[in-house]
Amino acid sequence: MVRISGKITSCGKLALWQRACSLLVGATASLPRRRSVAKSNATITAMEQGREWQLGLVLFHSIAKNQINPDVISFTAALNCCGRGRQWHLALEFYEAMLRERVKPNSYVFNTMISMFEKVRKWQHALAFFTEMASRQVQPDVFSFNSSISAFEKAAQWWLALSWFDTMSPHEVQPNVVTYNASISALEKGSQWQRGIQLFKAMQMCHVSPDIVSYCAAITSFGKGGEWQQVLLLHDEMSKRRVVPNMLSFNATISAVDKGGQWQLGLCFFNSIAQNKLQRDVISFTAALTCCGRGQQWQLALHFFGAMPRARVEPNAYTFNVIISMFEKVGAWHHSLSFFTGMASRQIQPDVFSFNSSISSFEKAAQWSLALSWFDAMSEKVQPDVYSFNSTISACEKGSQWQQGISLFEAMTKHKVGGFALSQDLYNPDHPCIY
DNA sequence: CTAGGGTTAG
Repeated sequence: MVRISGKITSCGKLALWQRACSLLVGATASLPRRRSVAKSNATITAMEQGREWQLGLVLFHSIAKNQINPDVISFTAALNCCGRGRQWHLALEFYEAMLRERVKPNSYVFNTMISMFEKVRKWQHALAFFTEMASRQVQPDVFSFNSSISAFEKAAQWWLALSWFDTMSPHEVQPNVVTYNASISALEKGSQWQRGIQLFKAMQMCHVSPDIVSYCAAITSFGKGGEWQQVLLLHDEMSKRRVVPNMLSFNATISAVDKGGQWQLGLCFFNSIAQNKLQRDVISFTAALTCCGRGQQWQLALHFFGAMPRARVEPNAYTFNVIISMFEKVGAWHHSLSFFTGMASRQIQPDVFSFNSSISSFEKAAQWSLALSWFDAMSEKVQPDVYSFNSTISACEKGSQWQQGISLFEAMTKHKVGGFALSQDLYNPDHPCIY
């Protein structure tokens, strides 16, 4: 008799869920119950890893129908399916069902829940499950801490991330490279990049070797601070330590040196992606286009944009936003407009960035009626923010449409848009609309 | 059965 669950598990790792399914179906139904649960669990996981999370859930339900009680591993696998499908409400129901059926949740269950809440950006829920874990006498392990820190990182809750980090030793859990990486990112996202760099240095003192993800986090941190020279030093250090850069680290580098004003250097790093025989993705191109924007190199930007189909890379909303904003900067409003309309023809939904950058470019060119019509179109799709109002009001002012400007201003204060961050124009004592 | 990284304007 072959160990079928092992085979199914390897199918999952290779994302061969169809094969996993047929192995399961092909197996005889006369296996001992314990073995068949293991088999089903392996299949659920295989489906989840093959991104067929719905099928995994279907299989989970079929276990119960075949009078086999799902065990804690079945529930964990099902929870992972929920996580993959971002179905956190459903996951909560599974958790409740599990308690009802007297299946004791273990650390895997809690870690899976915490990780799911990280994915759906619900850090309070992640925290609640971390606490729930303690109340059910399950000791948190390195996965619990790391997943929680990541959940806090996504929400820029750097203080919580650090306090979790500090709680690890009292719990006798050793931080590992993932702990450091998540914490460095949390500090960077919380605008504490210097602290993040301190942690990056501290990990080496604690004999945890930085890997490519650590370097990525450090590069992004230095980028936040505009420290582009330090980014170059990190690249030297990486090659000395034989940490191989990948597409993600190059993408981070392009953006980091660009933020330090070194847009040409950013473009060099963009070129090195292909030189290193690595794939470029939409983020690589978008980062390169951002460099072009900073350097006001719009012809070059059009060249990169034109090169995307050949690299089989589809632009997304970020890509278009960068281009629209670049044309705003160089004062080419008709180009902003044509890229904005280009989004629709590619079924890309314009977001608040797309609208605001377009309105700004119309405002700069005193195209008040375009600005107004964009503002109106925007209001039907996305929530205008303080900048949307400011640019549109400013456009009205430039076009001597002061009545329109005033009514927008009133609408803005009525809806409490942007709190106290009001338009400079409206505070200008020379402004005819208000004074 | 469980954990980490990269892209956008004013």
